[in-house]
Amino acid sequence: MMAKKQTYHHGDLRAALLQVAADMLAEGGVESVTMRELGSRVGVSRSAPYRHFADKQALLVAVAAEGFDRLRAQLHAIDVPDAGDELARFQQMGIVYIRFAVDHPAHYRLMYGKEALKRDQYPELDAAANATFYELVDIIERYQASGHIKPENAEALTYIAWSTVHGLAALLIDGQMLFPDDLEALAHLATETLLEGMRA
Amino acid sequence: MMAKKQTYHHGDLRAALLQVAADMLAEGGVESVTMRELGSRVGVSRSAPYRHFADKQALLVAVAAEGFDRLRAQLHAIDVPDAGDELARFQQMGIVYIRFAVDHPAHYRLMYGKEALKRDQYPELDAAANATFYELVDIIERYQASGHIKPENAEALTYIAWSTVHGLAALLIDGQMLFPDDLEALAHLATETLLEGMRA
DNA sequence: TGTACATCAGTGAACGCGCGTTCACTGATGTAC
DNA sequence: TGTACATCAGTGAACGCGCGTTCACTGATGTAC
Repeated sequence: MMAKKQTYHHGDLRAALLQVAADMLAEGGVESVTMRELGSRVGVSRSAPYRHFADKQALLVAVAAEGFDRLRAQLHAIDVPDAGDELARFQQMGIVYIRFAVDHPAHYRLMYGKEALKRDQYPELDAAANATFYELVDIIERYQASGHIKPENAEALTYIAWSTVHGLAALLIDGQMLFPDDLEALAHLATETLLEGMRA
Repeated sequence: MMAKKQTYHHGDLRAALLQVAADMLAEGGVESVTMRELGSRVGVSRSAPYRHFADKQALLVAVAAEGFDRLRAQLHAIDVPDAGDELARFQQMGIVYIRFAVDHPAHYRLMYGKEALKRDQYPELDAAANATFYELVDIIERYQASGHIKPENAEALTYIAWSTVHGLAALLIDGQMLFPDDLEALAHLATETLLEGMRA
């Protein structure tokens, strides 16, 4: 373990707080994230976090926003063998999305839970969420633009595809649904089925 | 207002507690449900609820179970003009499900939130949830049995249909998605699209 | 380069609150004889 | 039908806890001259 230099000033406490808060979230859910424990885990006093976040809610909102940023980056980085294969991209989107939720269930719940209802009060969160949703919609629209879908189904496709992927993620992480034997195969079948029915 | 007879014994305190807890849930979300407020709203001492529920978690679990019971009853009561029209029943299922979520968002979140993870500890909740899911699966299987679906798609249909309907409900009540102009039309299109792609 | 000073990022003790829950109790009810 | 008694469903005061947050403070840093 590297010896961190012990300075009175932390250096980048804000980033460290976000990191540790995300760790706590992963370990014990949102209820286990307390400002007191957060401070002490980072090795700082209880009140230090308040130099960087107005209150606990602001911290949670920042953590949620950071989650959206990570998900957006993963969606944006999707690469498919054949760059023009918008169907493959579409399918990959579903897989990436669900993997994110399954890998970070508490973080995902935070992003879509009641903190999300405060988007109008927190422009930072709103922007991060919008950027992520834009990424989703962009992939869906690229598929539409490739001409395989009846134009009158375009809006419905967005609703349905997003709902399906979010619903599957939510049911899996809440333990209501057994993990499918083969997530990739299910994702492929789901997209093919859905798109088959809308084919132009 | 009818004068309730004021007896020392309440009569049916358990039912009253569940009712009022559901009201509080609807008004202020799960965080607004406290044992103290619950007692005083029902007009009873703080400790009285503990005669009927071991602790707060047991109360919340009972409220969640009751939500499943209500949803199951609504699903079971679905009636379609032509009794043999399994497609219509299938579509109506989606609508009933989403309406329930939109009408009782906090209750719905409780049912599918982390309380749900305690199903193994609470047989009553587990039974209520299973009975509801059985109702869903039953409707899906009736459609399958009517012979319109390729048999190898049967399992996937269950996953996808349930995910779509749950995801749409969740995104709507969490304010991430705008309410569609016409929920019925969307439900019809979604089911038709999905089923079209699986048609035998 | 050295010094005075403003500013910033921490400290740590404490406050106050609301909560879930307990406990000894008391009033009401049902039942055996 | 009346009475003794066990049982049950309430009371209300109190406990203790963990939490978010505040506040006066102090050490470190950067900057003007």
